[in-house]
Amino acid sequence: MGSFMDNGSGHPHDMRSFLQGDARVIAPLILGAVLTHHSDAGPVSVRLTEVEAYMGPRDSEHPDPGSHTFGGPTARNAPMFGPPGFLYVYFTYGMHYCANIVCGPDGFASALLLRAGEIVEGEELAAVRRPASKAHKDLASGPARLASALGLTTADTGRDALASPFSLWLPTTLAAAVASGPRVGVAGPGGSTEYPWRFWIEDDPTVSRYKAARPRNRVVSP
DNA sequence: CGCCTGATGCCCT
DNA sequence: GGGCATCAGGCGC
Repeated sequence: MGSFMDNGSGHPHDMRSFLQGDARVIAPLILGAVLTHHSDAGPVSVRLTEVEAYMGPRDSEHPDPGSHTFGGPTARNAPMFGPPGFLYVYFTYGMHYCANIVCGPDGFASALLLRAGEIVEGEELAAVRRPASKAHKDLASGPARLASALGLTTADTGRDALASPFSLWLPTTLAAAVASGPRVGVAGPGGSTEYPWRFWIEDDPTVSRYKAARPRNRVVSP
């Protein structure tokens, strides 16, 4: 009964060990965890309801064609190759940030993309950061929405999610029903059913709606 | 509700 | 230069 980490209580040391495992195993266990960011404007906390696992690069034991690390280390993805518990935040589509928590042992590039959650603290501040959101459940119902609500940018990449101004608390009980399926928006084989590495709490209203990767090859008539 | 599109800049080949 | 681990708004049913 109760916590699946009996003596852990989310203490940073134990959390680091917990995150050192296989991201695909950690993913369903971390659902329900609460990530907090204390900014100058105040704290915002999100209860995680949806994550995606991303595994190692081409040469690793678990190659992942959908991962930013597939082509090997670069300046951008460097935090993914570091120790667990740190943030990997990237900028995409010219306007959005998305945040991951690095998993696996130091040197193995895996991470959990934080895809959705429920704001459980600092709702007012989250709403200021997300003016387009019209409903509580949509404040962090998507990876860029979640990063925005928490005030995360690339300035936070490589920072420790288990130390001030951040904190991460595991759920005291496992999520009742966890579903899994293909990852959202991942083109190519990495987005296929061969990689069912998206995990979410079933029937949670804050989970983002599934969208397959949209073909981006623009058809230009000659 | 579902489908479609434009926005907009960094990354990597 | 092509593509992107997205979002919001518009239109149609």
